[in-house]
Amino acid sequence: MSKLSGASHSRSANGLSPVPAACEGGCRFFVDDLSKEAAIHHAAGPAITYGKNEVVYRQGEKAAHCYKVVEGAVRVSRVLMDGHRQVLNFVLPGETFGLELSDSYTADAEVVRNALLLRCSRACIMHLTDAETEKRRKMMAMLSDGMSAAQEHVVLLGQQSARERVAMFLLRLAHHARIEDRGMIEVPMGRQDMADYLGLTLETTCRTLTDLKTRGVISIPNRRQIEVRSLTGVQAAAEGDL
Amino acid sequence: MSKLSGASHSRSANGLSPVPAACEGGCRFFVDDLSKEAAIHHAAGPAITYGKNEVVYRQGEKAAHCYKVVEGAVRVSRVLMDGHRQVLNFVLPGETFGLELSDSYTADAEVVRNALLLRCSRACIMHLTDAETEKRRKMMAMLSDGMSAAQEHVVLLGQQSARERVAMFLLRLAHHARIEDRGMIEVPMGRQDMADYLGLTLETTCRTLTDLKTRGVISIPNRRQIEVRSLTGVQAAAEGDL
DNA sequence: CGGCATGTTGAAACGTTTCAACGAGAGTGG
DNA sequence: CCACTCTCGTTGAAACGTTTCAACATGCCG
Repeated sequence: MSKLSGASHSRSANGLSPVPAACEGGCRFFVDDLSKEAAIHHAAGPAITYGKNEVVYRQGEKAAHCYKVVEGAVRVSRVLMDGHRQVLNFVLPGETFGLELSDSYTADAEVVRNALLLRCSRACIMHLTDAETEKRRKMMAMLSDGMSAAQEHVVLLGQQSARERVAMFLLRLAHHARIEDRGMIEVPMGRQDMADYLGLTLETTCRTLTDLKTRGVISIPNRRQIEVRSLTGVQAAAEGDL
Repeated sequence: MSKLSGASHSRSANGLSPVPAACEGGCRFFVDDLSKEAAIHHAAGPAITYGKNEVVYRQGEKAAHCYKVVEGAVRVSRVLMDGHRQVLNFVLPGETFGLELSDSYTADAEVVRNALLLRCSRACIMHLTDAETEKRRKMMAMLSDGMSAAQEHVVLLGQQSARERVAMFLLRLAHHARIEDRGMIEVPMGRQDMADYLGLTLETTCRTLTDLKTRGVISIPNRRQIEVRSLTGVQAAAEGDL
């Protein structure tokens, strides 16, 4: 269940001399607008398709590429010696991961369900960020985004109750789904994944979801969908009011 | 209780044209070796002295500078609406903070006890990183370090028990104090600070410290010092064995 | 239609928090 | 220099929330 499809290379290089192979054509990695990206790469770009639970890279491997999610979701996690797992991030469409400056990856990255990823080699990143101010700025912005995400996560884990954690998580998904007041969230990851991200057990996560359902702020038609019935309600839960 | 002493500016600029005022002389901000730094800046460099609990910047303020700790310790934290505080990081000598790419700071930074800080304006950082590849690389490495620190913190908060958290914290301090097997740790921050960093209450932190003392892996001569009697023991505690 | 992974619920055990009281140390003024 | 005070740290006991273990439900795939 794994293949690196559609990795068609070689295109007209720009003027600059030794451009690494993995992302010619100016490396669309730095392009912001995702809809464009999706369109382009569905065609024949250097996008890669991954299947459910497929491993993108493992902790300790040489950090050769970084990635942008076009479709699907990726789980960045670390496994402790005692077997516990902490999910560091769920990477949703438009977001990047694997942008490490250390020589090897510091966490595992696996696809949650199915995903289409954009890939750019480290060498290419380095080349481009050395040459082009604009892309350099963008890359720093990416690093910076990753940083603030991690800090939010720290606050979540350090200070929030189970209900607040789950609600905040839903809020993030709702935001990504552009929900204003009410609407359906597609939940790509399973309960165990959610739990590992939130620093809770599977059971607590589940119970908390049920609790929010009982309070009427959400409904759960099936395991992969959660309907937000009142975004305000979820926000209240996330802030400890309720 | 607050002043920005020793902010003596203006020195011979290098050849490059519009170098912002705050860090001439090539901006020693990117120099790694701290002992040199300490020596230089004790003299008359652009180092700034801060007193106990003095605020370096506040969340939301325009992000004008970033900092490197030469002496002392800085607490980077965020306060939630419910009054709880999460310490995101304790910045020890040789480490940097405030290196944000967003327009305003995303957290508060306060000095724990007394500190000597090196400061570099954002404009200067930008100028230098646009101009010099070497410094650019270094800056990315700094961002990257901050990132991995935050991720370690996430794992700590998401998966570890009180004893593991406290032990890991001690381990970090011990590492910084270059303790191999046994030795004294100077603890710059108070118990409440530790607790807020570890996502525990003050009481639990305290009890856990006592517990480690009872088990003989540390001793606590006074509130600002902790003696590591067996680094292996602390490591064991940090990993859940014990 | 099994069979297996995933999700849900219940009850008891556990660890952390909370509230409350008490100690110890540092700084200040008599 | 000592006593006072105030902050900070330590300890105790009960309350609370989360985890654990166990059973059961649901849905998906062969």
